[in-house]
Amino acid sequence: MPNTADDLRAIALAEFTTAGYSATSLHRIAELAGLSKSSVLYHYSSKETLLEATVAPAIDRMTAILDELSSGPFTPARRTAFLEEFVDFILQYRREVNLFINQGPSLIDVPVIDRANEVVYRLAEHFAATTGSIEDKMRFGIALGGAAYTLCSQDELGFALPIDETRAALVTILTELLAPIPVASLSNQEK
Amino acid sequence: MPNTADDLRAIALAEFTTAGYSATSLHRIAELAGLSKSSVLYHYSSKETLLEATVAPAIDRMTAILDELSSGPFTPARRTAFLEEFVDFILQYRREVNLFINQGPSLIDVPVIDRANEVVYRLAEHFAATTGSIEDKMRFGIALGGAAYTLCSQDELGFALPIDETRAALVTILTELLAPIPVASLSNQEK
DNA sequence: GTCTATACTGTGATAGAC
DNA sequence: GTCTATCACAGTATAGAC
Repeated sequence: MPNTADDLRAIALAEFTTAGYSATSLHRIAELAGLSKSSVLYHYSSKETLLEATVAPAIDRMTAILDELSSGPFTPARRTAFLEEFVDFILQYRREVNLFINQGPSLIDVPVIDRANEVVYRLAEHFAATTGSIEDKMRFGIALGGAAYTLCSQDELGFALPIDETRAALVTILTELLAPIPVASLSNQEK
Repeated sequence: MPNTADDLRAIALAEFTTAGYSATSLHRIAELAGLSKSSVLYHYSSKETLLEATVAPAIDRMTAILDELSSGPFTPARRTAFLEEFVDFILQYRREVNLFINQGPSLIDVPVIDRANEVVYRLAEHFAATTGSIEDKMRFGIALGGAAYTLCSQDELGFALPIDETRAALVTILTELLAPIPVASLSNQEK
Protein backbone atom coordinates (compact mmCIF):
# COMPACT_ATOMS: atom_id res chain seq x y z
CA MET A 1 0.00 0.00 0.00
CA PRO A 2 1.65 3.17 -1.19
CA ASN A 3 1.65 6.14 1.13
CA THR A 4 1.02 9.76 0.24
CA ALA A 5 4.67 10.49 -0.48
CA ASP A 6 4.82 7.66 -3.00
CA ASP A 7 1.59 8.81 -4.62
CA LEU A 8 3.01 12.28 -5.02
CA ARG A 9 6.21 10.93 -6.51
CA ALA A 10 4.26 8.91 -9.08
CA ILE A 11 2.02 11.83 -9.98
CA ALA A 12 4.96 14.19 -10.27
CA LEU A 13 6.84 11.76 -12.50
CA ALA A 14 3.90 11.47 -14.88
CA GLU A 15 3.39 15.23 -15.04
CA PHE A 16 7.08 16.10 -15.29
CA THR A 17 7.49 13.78 -18.28
CA THR A 18 4.36 14.78 -20.16
CA ALA A 19 3.96 18.48 -19.39
CA GLY A 20 7.56 19.21 -18.44
CA TYR A 21 9.18 20.02 -15.10
CA SER A 22 9.02 23.77 -15.53
CA ALA A 23 5.45 23.73 -16.83
CA THR A 24 4.19 21.57 -13.97
CA SER A 25 3.14 23.57 -10.92
CA LEU A 26 2.86 22.28 -7.37
CA HIS A 27 -0.77 23.33 -7.57
CA ARG A 28 -1.30 20.92 -10.46
CA ILE A 29 0.34 18.05 -8.59
CA ALA A 30 -1.65 18.82 -5.47
CA GLU A 31 -4.85 18.93 -7.52
CA LEU A 32 -4.19 15.49 -9.01
CA ALA A 33 -3.41 14.10 -5.58
CA GLY A 34 -6.48 15.68 -4.01
CA LEU A 35 -4.35 17.77 -1.69
CA SER A 36 -3.33 21.37 -1.23
CA LYS A 37 -0.02 22.84 -2.31
CA SER A 38 1.08 23.08 1.29
CA SER A 39 0.48 19.40 1.89
CA VAL A 40 2.71 18.59 -1.06
CA LEU A 41 5.41 20.80 0.42
CA TYR A 42 5.04 18.95 3.70
CA HIS A 43 6.18 15.70 2.07
CA TYR A 44 8.78 17.31 -0.18
CA SER A 45 10.26 20.52 1.08
CA SER A 46 10.62 21.97 -2.42
CA LYS A 47 9.75 21.27 -6.03
CA GLU A 48 13.37 20.35 -6.68
CA THR A 49 13.33 17.82 -3.83
CA LEU A 50 10.31 16.21 -5.46
CA LEU A 51 12.17 16.03 -8.76
CA GLU A 52 15.11 14.36 -7.06
CA ALA A 53 12.91 11.79 -5.38
CA THR A 54 11.34 11.16 -8.76
CA VAL A 55 14.47 10.23 -10.69
CA ALA A 56 16.65 8.85 -7.91
CA PRO A 57 15.36 5.24 -8.09
CA ALA A 58 16.26 5.00 -11.76
CA ILE A 59 19.75 6.36 -11.14
CA ASP A 60 20.27 3.93 -8.27
CA ARG A 61 19.17 1.01 -10.42
CA MET A 62 21.41 1.93 -13.34
CA THR A 63 24.33 2.49 -10.96
CA ALA A 64 23.83 -1.00 -9.57
CA ILE A 65 23.77 -2.49 -13.06
CA LEU A 66 26.98 -0.72 -13.99
CA ASP A 67 28.70 -1.67 -10.75
CA GLU A 68 27.87 -5.31 -11.28
CA LEU A 69 29.11 -5.06 -14.86
CA SER A 70 32.42 -3.53 -13.82
CA SER A 71 33.11 -6.43 -11.47
CA GLY A 72 34.21 -8.72 -14.31
CA PRO A 73 35.52 -8.81 -17.87
CA PHE A 74 33.14 -7.52 -20.52
CA THR A 75 33.00 -10.51 -22.83
CA PRO A 76 30.74 -10.60 -25.91
CA ALA A 77 28.42 -12.99 -24.10
CA ARG A 78 28.07 -10.69 -21.14
CA ARG A 79 27.58 -7.83 -23.55
CA THR A 80 24.48 -9.52 -24.95
CA ALA A 81 23.14 -10.15 -21.47
CA PHE A 82 23.85 -6.57 -20.52
CA LEU A 83 21.92 -5.30 -23.53
CA GLU A 84 18.82 -7.17 -22.40
CA GLU A 85 19.25 -5.80 -18.91
CA PHE A 86 19.57 -2.37 -20.44
CA VAL A 87 16.35 -2.79 -22.39
CA ASP A 88 14.53 -3.96 -19.27
CA PHE A 89 15.85 -0.93 -17.44
CA ILE A 90 14.60 1.43 -20.14
CA LEU A 91 11.20 -0.25 -20.13
CA GLN A 92 10.84 -0.14 -16.36
CA TYR A 93 12.12 3.40 -15.97
CA ARG A 94 10.98 4.80 -19.30
CA ARG A 95 9.42 7.91 -17.76
CA GLU A 96 12.53 8.70 -15.74
CA VAL A 97 14.76 8.10 -18.77
CA ASN A 98 12.55 10.25 -20.93
CA LEU A 99 12.60 13.02 -18.32
CA PHE A 100 16.37 12.95 -18.17
CA ILE A 101 16.91 12.71 -21.93
CA ASN A 102 14.47 15.44 -22.85
CA GLN A 103 14.80 17.85 -19.99
CA GLY A 104 18.15 17.02 -18.44
CA PRO A 105 20.01 19.79 -20.27
CA SER A 106 17.59 22.38 -18.91
CA LEU A 107 18.01 21.10 -15.34
CA ILE A 108 21.75 21.53 -14.97
CA ASP A 109 21.37 23.24 -11.61
CA VAL A 110 19.77 20.22 -9.97
CA PRO A 111 22.34 18.00 -8.19
CA VAL A 112 20.55 14.75 -8.97
CA ILE A 113 20.85 15.47 -12.68
CA ASP A 114 24.61 15.60 -12.29
CA ARG A 115 24.46 12.11 -10.80
CA ALA A 116 22.43 11.00 -13.80
CA ASN A 117 24.96 12.53 -16.17
CA GLU A 118 27.75 10.57 -14.52
CA VAL A 119 25.78 7.36 -14.90
CA VAL A 120 25.17 8.04 -18.58
CA TYR A 121 28.87 8.74 -19.02
CA ARG A 122 29.74 5.38 -17.48
CA LEU A 123 27.13 3.75 -19.71
CA ALA A 124 28.54 5.47 -22.76
CA GLU A 125 31.98 4.04 -21.97
CA HIS A 126 30.59 0.55 -22.32
CA PHE A 127 29.29 1.35 -25.77
CA ALA A 128 32.45 3.07 -26.92
CA ALA A 129 30.58 6.32 -27.19
CA THR A 130 33.43 8.15 -25.50
CA THR A 131 36.32 6.62 -27.45
CA GLY A 132 34.77 5.34 -30.68
CA SER A 133 34.24 6.90 -34.06
CA ILE A 134 31.66 9.56 -34.78
CA GLU A 135 29.36 6.89 -36.12
CA ASP A 136 29.78 4.86 -32.93
CA LYS A 137 28.91 7.90 -30.83
CA MET A 138 25.84 8.54 -32.94
CA ARG A 139 24.72 4.93 -32.76
CA PHE A 140 24.79 5.09 -28.99
CA GLY A 141 22.99 8.42 -28.91
CA ILE A 142 20.30 7.32 -31.32
CA ALA A 143 19.74 4.12 -29.37
CA LEU A 144 19.37 5.96 -26.08
CA GLY A 145 17.42 8.98 -27.28
CA GLY A 146 15.32 6.99 -29.71
CA ALA A 147 14.31 4.38 -27.18
CA ALA A 148 13.33 7.04 -24.66
CA TYR A 149 11.29 8.92 -27.24
CA THR A 150 9.51 5.92 -28.70
CA LEU A 151 8.51 4.42 -25.40
CA CYS A 152 7.29 7.61 -23.83
CA SER A 153 5.39 8.92 -26.82
CA GLN A 154 3.26 5.80 -26.51
CA ASP A 155 2.20 6.78 -23.02
CA GLU A 156 1.44 10.27 -24.15
CA LEU A 157 -0.72 9.04 -26.97
CA GLY A 158 -2.71 6.99 -24.53
CA PHE A 159 -2.13 3.57 -26.03
CA ALA A 160 0.29 0.97 -24.80
CA LEU A 161 1.83 -1.57 -27.11
CA PRO A 162 2.02 -5.13 -25.79
CA ILE A 163 4.98 -5.26 -23.47
CA ASP A 164 6.43 -8.54 -24.75
CA GLU A 165 6.44 -7.48 -28.38
CA THR A 166 7.79 -4.07 -27.47
CA ARG A 167 10.63 -5.59 -25.48
CA ALA A 168 11.53 -8.07 -28.21
CA ALA A 169 11.48 -5.37 -30.86
CA LEU A 170 13.62 -3.09 -28.73
CA VAL A 171 16.22 -5.80 -28.12
CA THR A 172 16.33 -6.54 -31.84
CA ILE A 173 16.69 -2.92 -32.88
CA LEU A 174 19.21 -1.93 -30.23
CA THR A 175 21.30 -5.03 -30.84
CA GLU A 176 21.37 -4.22 -34.53
CA LEU A 177 22.07 -0.57 -33.85
CA LEU A 178 24.96 -1.18 -31.45
CA ALA A 179 26.39 -4.28 -33.14
CA PRO A 180 28.88 -2.43 -35.38
CA ILE A 181 30.63 -1.05 -32.32
CA PRO A 182 33.75 -3.21 -31.88
CA VAL A 183 33.71 -5.40 -28.79
CA ALA A 184 37.37 -4.76 -28.21
CA SER A 185 36.76 -1.19 -27.19
CA LEU A 186 34.14 -2.34 -24.77
CA SER A 187 36.75 -3.51 -22.30
CA ASN A 188 38.27 -0.05 -22.05
CA GLN A 189 36.54 0.35 -18.74
CA GLU A 190 38.91 -2.23 -17.29
CA LYS A 191 41.86 0.11 -17.64
CA MET B 1 21.41 41.25 -43.09
CA PRO B 2 19.02 39.90 -40.49
CA ASN B 3 16.60 42.32 -38.89
CA THR B 4 15.57 42.42 -35.26
CA ALA B 5 12.64 40.06 -35.76
CA ASP B 6 14.94 37.41 -37.24
CA ASP B 7 17.43 37.87 -34.43
CA LEU B 8 14.70 37.33 -31.88
CA ARG B 9 13.51 34.24 -33.68
CA ALA B 10 17.00 32.75 -33.67
CA ILE B 11 17.56 33.57 -30.01
CA ALA B 12 14.17 32.18 -29.04
CA LEU B 13 14.82 28.97 -30.97
CA ALA B 14 18.12 28.41 -29.18
CA GLU B 15 16.64 29.09 -25.76
CA PHE B 16 13.45 27.12 -26.34
CA THR B 17 15.45 24.04 -27.34
CA THR B 18 18.06 24.20 -24.58
CA ALA B 19 16.16 25.59 -21.59
CA GLY B 20 12.65 24.68 -22.72
CA TYR B 21 9.74 26.81 -23.90
CA SER B 22 8.09 27.06 -20.51
CA ALA B 23 11.34 27.78 -18.68
CA THR B 24 12.36 30.52 -21.12
CA SER B 25 11.01 33.94 -20.18
CA LEU B 26 10.54 36.88 -22.49
CA HIS B 27 12.87 38.74 -20.16
CA ARG B 28 15.60 36.21 -20.89
CA ILE B 29 15.11 36.51 -24.64
CA ALA B 30 15.09 40.29 -24.42
CA GLU B 31 18.25 40.21 -22.34
CA LEU B 32 20.08 38.09 -24.92
CA ALA B 33 18.91 40.40 -27.69
CA GLY B 34 19.87 43.54 -25.80
CA LEU B 35 16.29 44.73 -25.73
CA SER B 36 13.46 45.12 -23.25
CA LYS B 37 10.55 42.75 -22.89
CA SER B 38 8.25 45.29 -24.47
CA SER B 39 10.41 45.52 -27.56
CA VAL B 40 10.22 41.79 -27.96
CA LEU B 41 6.43 42.00 -27.70
CA TYR B 42 6.44 44.68 -30.36
CA HIS B 43 7.83 42.23 -32.91
CA TYR B 44 5.85 39.23 -31.67
CA SER B 45 2.57 40.01 -29.99
CA SER B 46 2.86 37.09 -27.60
CA LYS B 47 5.24 34.37 -26.47
CA GLU B 48 3.17 31.85 -28.38
CA THR B 49 3.44 33.89 -31.57
CA LEU B 50 7.20 33.82 -31.17
CA LEU B 51 7.10 30.05 -30.80
CA GLU B 52 5.07 29.74 -33.96
CA ALA B 53 7.45 31.94 -35.92
CA THR B 54 10.24 29.76 -34.59
CA VAL B 55 9.03 26.40 -35.83
CA ALA B 56 7.02 27.45 -38.89
CA PRO B 57 9.94 27.43 -41.37
CA ALA B 58 10.74 23.81 -40.54
CA ILE B 59 7.13 22.77 -40.96
CA ASP B 60 6.88 24.58 -44.29
CA ARG B 61 10.04 22.90 -45.54
CA MET B 62 8.93 19.42 -44.52
CA THR B 63 5.50 20.04 -46.04
CA ALA B 64 7.15 20.98 -49.32
CA ILE B 65 9.27 17.82 -49.27
CA LEU B 66 6.23 15.65 -48.64
CA ASP B 67 4.17 17.41 -51.31
CA GLU B 68 6.87 16.85 -53.86
CA LEU B 69 7.14 13.23 -52.81
CA SER B 70 3.40 12.63 -53.16
CA SER B 71 3.47 13.84 -56.75
CA GLY B 72 4.85 10.55 -58.06
CA PRO B 73 5.23 6.84 -57.31
CA PHE B 74 7.39 5.99 -54.30
CA THR B 75 9.93 3.67 -55.91
CA PRO B 76 12.85 2.20 -53.95
CA ALA B 77 15.21 4.53 -55.78
CA ARG B 78 13.17 7.56 -54.81
CA ARG B 79 12.99 6.21 -51.31
CA THR B 80 16.76 6.34 -51.02
CA ALA B 81 16.83 9.88 -52.36
CA PHE B 82 14.09 10.84 -49.96
CA LEU B 83 16.05 9.47 -47.03
CA GLU B 84 18.98 11.71 -47.86
CA GLU B 85 16.65 14.65 -48.17
CA PHE B 86 15.19 13.71 -44.81
CA VAL B 87 18.64 13.61 -43.22
CA ASP B 88 19.47 17.00 -44.67
CA PHE B 89 16.22 18.34 -43.28
CA ILE B 90 16.99 17.03 -39.81
CA LEU B 91 20.47 18.50 -39.96
CA GLN B 92 19.30 21.91 -41.13
CA TYR B 93 16.35 22.12 -38.76
CA ARG B 94 17.74 20.06 -35.90
CA ARG B 95 16.79 22.61 -33.25
CA GLU B 96 13.22 22.86 -34.50
CA VAL B 97 12.94 19.08 -34.74
CA ASN B 98 14.34 18.68 -31.27
CA LEU B 99 11.92 21.28 -29.92
CA PHE B 100 8.99 19.47 -31.46
CA ILE B 101 10.10 15.98 -30.48
CA ASN B 102 10.93 16.83 -26.88
CA GLN B 103 8.37 19.47 -26.03
CA GLY B 104 5.61 18.94 -28.58
CA PRO B 105 3.47 16.82 -26.25
CA SER B 106 3.49 19.59 -23.66
CA LEU B 107 2.47 22.22 -26.22
CA ILE B 108 -0.77 20.69 -27.43
CA ASP B 109 -2.62 23.98 -27.11
CA VAL B 110 -0.46 25.73 -29.67
CA PRO B 111 -1.97 25.62 -33.19
CA VAL B 112 1.37 25.40 -34.97
CA ILE B 113 2.17 22.22 -33.07
CA ASP B 114 -0.95 20.65 -34.54
CA ARG B 115 0.39 21.48 -37.98
CA ALA B 116 3.66 19.82 -37.05
CA ASN B 117 1.81 16.74 -35.84
CA GLU B 118 0.06 16.44 -39.17
CA VAL B 119 3.36 16.65 -41.00
CA VAL B 120 4.85 13.94 -38.81
CA TYR B 121 1.81 11.79 -39.47
CA ARG B 122 2.29 12.16 -43.21
CA LEU B 123 5.96 11.36 -42.78
CA ALA B 124 5.14 8.30 -40.71
CA GLU B 125 2.94 7.01 -43.52
CA HIS B 126 5.93 6.90 -45.81
CA PHE B 127 7.84 4.79 -43.33
CA ALA B 128 4.96 2.45 -42.63
CA ALA B 129 4.81 3.65 -39.08
CA THR B 130 1.04 3.88 -39.25
CA THR B 131 0.33 0.54 -40.91
CA GLY B 132 3.38 -1.61 -40.19
CA SER B 133 4.26 -3.96 -37.37
CA ILE B 134 5.15 -2.85 -33.89
CA GLU B 135 8.80 -3.22 -34.77
CA ASP B 136 8.31 -1.02 -37.84
CA LYS B 137 6.65 1.64 -35.74
CA MET B 138 9.47 1.51 -33.24
CA ARG B 139 12.12 1.71 -35.96
CA PHE B 140 10.57 4.91 -37.24
CA GLY B 141 10.25 6.38 -33.76
CA ILE B 142 13.81 5.52 -32.79
CA ALA B 143 15.12 7.00 -36.03
CA LEU B 144 13.24 10.25 -35.54
CA GLY B 145 13.67 10.66 -31.80
CA GLY B 146 17.22 9.37 -31.80
CA ALA B 147 18.38 11.66 -34.59
CA ALA B 148 16.82 14.68 -32.90
CA TYR B 149 18.40 13.80 -29.56
CA THR B 150 21.86 13.03 -30.89
CA LEU B 151 22.15 16.13 -33.02
CA CYS B 152 20.88 18.54 -30.42
CA SER B 153 22.81 17.15 -27.47
CA GLN B 154 25.92 18.03 -29.44
CA ASP B 155 24.93 21.66 -29.50
CA GLU B 156 24.15 21.61 -25.84
CA LEU B 157 27.52 20.14 -24.98
CA GLY B 158 29.20 22.90 -26.87
CA PHE B 159 31.04 20.82 -29.43
CA ALA B 160 30.05 20.30 -33.02
CA LEU B 161 31.02 17.18 -34.92
CA PRO B 162 32.21 17.69 -38.51
CA ILE B 163 29.11 18.11 -40.61
CA ASP B 164 30.16 15.82 -43.45
CA GLU B 165 30.98 12.89 -41.22
CA THR B 166 27.84 13.46 -39.19
CA ARG B 167 25.67 13.50 -42.28
CA ALA B 168 27.26 10.35 -43.71
CA ALA B 169 26.91 8.52 -40.42
CA LEU B 170 23.30 9.57 -40.08
CA VAL B 171 22.45 8.37 -43.60
CA THR B 172 24.12 5.04 -42.88
CA ILE B 173 22.40 4.52 -39.55
CA LEU B 174 18.94 5.64 -40.65
CA THR B 175 19.12 3.59 -43.85
CA GLU B 176 20.04 0.54 -41.81
CA LEU B 177 17.39 1.31 -39.22
CA LEU B 178 14.57 1.79 -41.71
CA ALA B 179 15.67 -0.83 -44.25
CA PRO B 180 13.62 -3.72 -42.81
CA ILE B 181 10.40 -1.80 -43.45
CA PRO B 182 8.90 -3.35 -46.59
CA VAL B 183 8.89 -1.07 -49.60
CA ALA B 184 5.47 -2.32 -50.65
CA SER B 185 3.78 -0.55 -47.78
CA LEU B 186 5.53 2.64 -48.69
CA SER B 187 3.15 3.24 -51.57
CA ASN B 188 0.10 3.15 -49.33
CA GLN B 189 -0.07 6.90 -49.56
CA GLU B 190 -1.12 6.53 -53.18
CA LYS B 191 -4.46 5.06 -52.17
C1' DG C 1 -0.72 15.41 8.13
C1' DT C 2 -3.61 18.71 6.17
C1' DC C 3 -5.44 23.04 5.83
C1' DT C 4 -5.97 28.57 5.10
C1' DA C 5 -3.66 32.72 4.84
C1' DT C 6 0.06 35.20 3.44
C1' DA C 7 4.59 36.86 1.54
C1' DC C 8 7.38 37.38 -2.21
C1' DT C 9 8.94 36.85 -6.74
C1' DG C 10 8.62 36.22 -11.63
C1' DT C 11 5.83 36.28 -15.75
C1' DG C 12 3.10 37.65 -19.87
C1' DA C 13 0.98 41.49 -21.53
C1' DT C 14 -0.77 46.58 -22.03
C1' DA C 15 -0.48 51.77 -22.06
C1' DG C 16 1.71 55.49 -23.31
C1' DA C 17 6.01 58.64 -23.61
C1' DC C 18 9.87 59.42 -26.70
C1' DG D 1 11.02 50.83 -32.84
C1' DT D 2 12.35 51.12 -28.16
C1' DC D 3 11.63 52.42 -23.72
C1' DT D 4 9.55 52.87 -18.55
C1' DA D 5 5.73 52.07 -15.78
C1' DT D 6 2.19 49.34 -14.50
C1' DC D 7 -1.11 45.60 -14.25
C1' DA D 8 -3.07 41.06 -13.18
C1' DC D 9 -1.89 36.78 -12.31
C1' DA D 10 0.60 32.36 -11.27
C1' DG D 11 4.45 30.52 -9.11
C1' DT D 12 7.18 28.70 -4.92
C1' DA D 13 7.55 28.78 -0.29
C1' DT D 14 6.52 29.93 4.79
C1' DA D 15 3.66 30.57 9.14
C1' DG D 16 0.56 28.95 11.97
C1' DA D 17 -4.24 26.99 13.17
C1' DC D 18 -6.50 22.53 13.53
